[in-house]
Amino acid sequence: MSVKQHIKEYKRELVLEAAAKLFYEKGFQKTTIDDIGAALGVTKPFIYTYFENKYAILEQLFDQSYGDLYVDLTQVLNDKKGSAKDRLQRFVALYVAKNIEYQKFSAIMLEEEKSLSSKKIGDIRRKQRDFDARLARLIEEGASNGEFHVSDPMIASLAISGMVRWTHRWYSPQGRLSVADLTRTMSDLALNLVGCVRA
Amino acid sequence: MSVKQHIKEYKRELVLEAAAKLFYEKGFQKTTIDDIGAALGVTKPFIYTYFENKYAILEQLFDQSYGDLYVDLTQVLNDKKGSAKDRLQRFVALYVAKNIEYQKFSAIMLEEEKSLSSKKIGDIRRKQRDFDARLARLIEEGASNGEFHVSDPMIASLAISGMVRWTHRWYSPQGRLSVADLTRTMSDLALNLVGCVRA
DNA sequence: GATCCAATATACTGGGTAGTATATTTATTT
DNA sequence: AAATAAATATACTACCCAGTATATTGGATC
Repeated sequence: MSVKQHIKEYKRELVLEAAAKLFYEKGFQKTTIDDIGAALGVTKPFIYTYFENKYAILEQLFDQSYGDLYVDLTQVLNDKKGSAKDRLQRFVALYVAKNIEYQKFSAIMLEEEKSLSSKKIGDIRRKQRDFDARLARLIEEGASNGEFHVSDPMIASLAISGMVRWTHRWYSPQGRLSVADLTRTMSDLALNLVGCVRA
Repeated sequence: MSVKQHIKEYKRELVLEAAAKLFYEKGFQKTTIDDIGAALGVTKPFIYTYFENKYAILEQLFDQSYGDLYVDLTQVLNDKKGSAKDRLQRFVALYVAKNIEYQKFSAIMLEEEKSLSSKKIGDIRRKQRDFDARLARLIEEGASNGEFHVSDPMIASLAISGMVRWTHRWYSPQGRLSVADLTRTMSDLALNLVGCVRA
């Protein structure tokens, strides 16, 4: 890739970053293209050279966030090495860490789903369901080999997703807990939740 | 109250109901006053006789939803009768049931918070924190008398809130589970989560 | 340093929507 | 049933903002 292309790519990233910050703070609908421009000391046509329209910015943000948040996680879920307990623990720890690291994006994905096209909403929900189903399978595995004691692995999966995804709403890096504290505590709670026999 | 006043009150309710449905389906910003009117077979000035502006509708919806969802729950939390286990079980069951019963409102409260004034956001968050703290106290009580085994009651409280509040996103009354099934399963999971010694 | 091209700004348009002033219908009172 | 009052519709205004056509600037090439 040429230097010029790199620079173009970089500017595009800057737009995305500024947009994410504003979408997080004020919401997608209340954020104007002028706002995004102002945040970068730039005007509207600048934005429109990198994105076809306002909606395209949001869509790219979702795609990127989904990648950042879920690709590694799915890998952990698919990895068949180790006990179900170890895998669940690792999974939840990573899930929490990612949710905190990408806090802004987690929030946007949660709160701005309705701003997407119905096609995109469908895509996202389908991926989400698939993801939840994989987690359920891991829990089921642990249940069938006696590591976990849980009556409904799917509900347990959704409960864990809920408790993890909620963290972005209350966790503050300035608070009494480090991210490491949080990931440890949350993965312990998840193991409790699935009735894991503890050491 | 006179018949006239009753009717006025009732019409106001109808506006709120139609608005809630639309806010749930399309979001607050994308819903126009004309949309709400059309849903009721009525025009804009009708709406404006009952609400000062669009924002007032949302605000009232939040106030009402908060009441419907949290007043009873706070009572259960404050009730000191019975073991911590029993109280937590009852609490979670009711919390889940309410979240399902008021699904639309739960969703709106979660997704449209940014559409509120910052004053109102502050109010809501304060109440929410208070609520979470009360739940944490119940968990702490159970931990100190040996019913529960949990290292950080506040985090456990937030985890439970998260797993419950997420239900509105995936539970469908048309699915394989009745509300009763769900409340039972979820309250069991919550007891697991706090490390409750089981029978 | 003149020419050209790309990047970005200025200035504009059009559509949509919140809110309102005025007209009309419907109900109430006498 | 005429007069009055209340409820609601029609028709309008004003503003905001996404998106664009045109102008300008600044850097690359000769």
